[in-house]
Amino acid sequence: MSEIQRPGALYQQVAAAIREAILSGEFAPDSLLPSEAQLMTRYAVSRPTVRNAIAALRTEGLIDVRHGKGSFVRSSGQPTLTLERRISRTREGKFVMPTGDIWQEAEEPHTYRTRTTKSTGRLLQLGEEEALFGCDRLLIDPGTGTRAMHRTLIPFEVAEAVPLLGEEPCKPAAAVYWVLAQAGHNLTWTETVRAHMPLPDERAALQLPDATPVLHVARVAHDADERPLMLEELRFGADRAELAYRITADKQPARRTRP
Amino acid sequence: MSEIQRPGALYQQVAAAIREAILSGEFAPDSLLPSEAQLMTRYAVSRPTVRNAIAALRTEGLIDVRHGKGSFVRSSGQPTLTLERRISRTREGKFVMPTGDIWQEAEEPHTYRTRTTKSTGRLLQLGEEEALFGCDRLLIDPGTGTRAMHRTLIPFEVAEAVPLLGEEPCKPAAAVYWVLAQAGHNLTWTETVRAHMPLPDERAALQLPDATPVLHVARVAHDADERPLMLEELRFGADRAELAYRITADKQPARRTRP
DNA sequence: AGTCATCACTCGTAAGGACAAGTGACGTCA
DNA sequence: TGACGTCACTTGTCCTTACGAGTGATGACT
Repeated sequence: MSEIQRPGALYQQVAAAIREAILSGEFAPDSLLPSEAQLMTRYAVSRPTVRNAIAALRTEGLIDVRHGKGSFVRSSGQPTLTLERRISRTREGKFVMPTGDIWQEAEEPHTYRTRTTKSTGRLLQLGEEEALFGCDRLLIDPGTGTRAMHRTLIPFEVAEAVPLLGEEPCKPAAAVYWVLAQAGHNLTWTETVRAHMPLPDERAALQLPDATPVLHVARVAHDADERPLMLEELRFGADRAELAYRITADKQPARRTRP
Repeated sequence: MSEIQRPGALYQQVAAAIREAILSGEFAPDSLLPSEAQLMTRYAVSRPTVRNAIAALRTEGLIDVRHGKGSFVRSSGQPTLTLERRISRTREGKFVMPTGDIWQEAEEPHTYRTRTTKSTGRLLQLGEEEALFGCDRLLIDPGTGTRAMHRTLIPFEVAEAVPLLGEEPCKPAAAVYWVLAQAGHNLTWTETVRAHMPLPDERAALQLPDATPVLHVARVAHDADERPLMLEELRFGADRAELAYRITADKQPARRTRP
C-alpha cells in the first residue's frame, strides 16, 4: 500500500522505499524482508520489477538473498579482524609482524616463475617482462575464518645475488626479510592500498558474499637506496578485515617520491 | 555459434564466455561489445538471459554500459592518484601533509554537532552518544577530477579544553593539529583502512561508475598517552586513487594495541 | 515413536512481448 | 549550404507465463 512516485523507474522507487526502511531501522539487521510475492502486492508491481529492485539492493550490499529462504538485511558489522601493518625487529635482528601469528596456510604454497606485469613492474621499478620468482599462499585466520590470498614476488636478479634465496624462494616473508638483511640490505617498506571487485575465482577462493570488495595491499621492500627488492601482496574481503597503520610526524618536510 | 555447456545456468555460461574473451584480450579495453541482439543470436538465448549475463559482468566491474550506445570493456587502468599518508613538521612546528596541496573544496564546508556512532565511538574510545563537532567537506583534485568526501570529528571535551578549537572547529586538519600541538599535545596517528560499496548518495557525490568500491580511511590523532583526540575521515572511489604508506621496522617487538 | 514422502513456501532461471528513451547518421527541406 | 526532422540502432523498463530448485513443516506410513 506504500505509494511512491518521485524518482525515475518503478523498480528504483521500490528499491528506494526498501532502502529507507532498512536504513531507518524499520527492518532490523538480520531480519527477513517481505517475500517477492508480498512485495509484488505491496507495491502493485510485477515480479521482474521486484527482482530488479532487490538486485539493486544486493549490489549495494544492503541485503543477502538465500535461495528458498528469503532476503535478509545484512548486518553491517564492523570487520572482525584488524591487520596491523607494522614490522618489528627482535634483539637478534629477526623480523616480526603482528599478522605473522594469526594466519595458517590453507594449502601448500604454490611456487612458480613468471614475469612482471604493468602493475607489478611499476611497483618493483622494473620494465615489463622481467623474470620473477612467485609464491602464492591461501591463508586462513582460524579465529574468525577470514581468508586471504598472499603472494610473494622476487626478481631473479635479487634472488641470484642472495644464495639462500635462490635455493628456496618460497619462504615466509619474514624469513625472506631476514635473509635480505643478512646479505647486507637495509630494509624499509612502502605499502600501496587499493580496492576492487572480485573476479569469480577470487570470490570463490575468499568465499565472499555479494557486493563485497577486495582490499589489496602491496608491500614493497626497499633497500637503503630506495631500490625495490621484493613485493608482497595480500588480498582479502573487505567485510572481514581492515588495515591499521601507525603514523608519526617526520622531522622535516619530506620531498615527494614521485616528482 | 560459440557453444558451451559446462557450468550451471545459461546466463552464467554466456557471462563466462564473454568474461574469458575480455580477459584474454579478444575484446580490447574500451572496445564495443556485441549488442544484446547480436549476443542473442550468437548464443541462441533470449534477451533476458543476455541481459542477465551482462548484469553479472557489470557487477564484476568488467564492462560499462551506456544507454543507446552499447557495452564497453572497462579499461582496468591503475588509479591515477596516489595519496601518500604521511605527516611532516616544518622547522616552525607546523604540520604538512602531502595531500594538503592537491585538494580543492568543491563546496563550503558544512559544520554541525552530532554524536558518536558505534563506529566512530570505537575509534575515539568513547561511549555511544557522546557529543562531537563535525565538519564535512567535498574535495576535488583539479588535476585528475578525483572527488573525495572529508570529515572531521572532534569531541566536545577536547574542543572545550582548547579555546582556539571551540571558536572555529571547522579548520583544515593540519591547522587543528597545529592548535592541538600548541596546547601541549604530543601527536601520533593511527589510520584504519576499509572498503565498502557506496550507497546512492555516495555514488552521486563521488560520481562513481558501476561496481566501484569506496576506500575509507579513518585517521585518529592520539596524544602521547594514546588517548584519542580527534578523528579525520576520507572516502573516495577506489578506481581513481590509492593509498601509500611508509613503514620502518620498530627496534623492539611492539606490544599489541588491542589486547 | 520414528522415518520419510509430500506440500507449500521461498528464490532462480528462461522465454515471450511491448514500448520508452538515448544516440547518431542520413536525408530532406528551406 | 545549413538546420532540422526522421529513422534505425542501441539499451532501459515493465509485464506475463512457466518451470526448476532449495527449505522447512506437516502428516502419513511403517
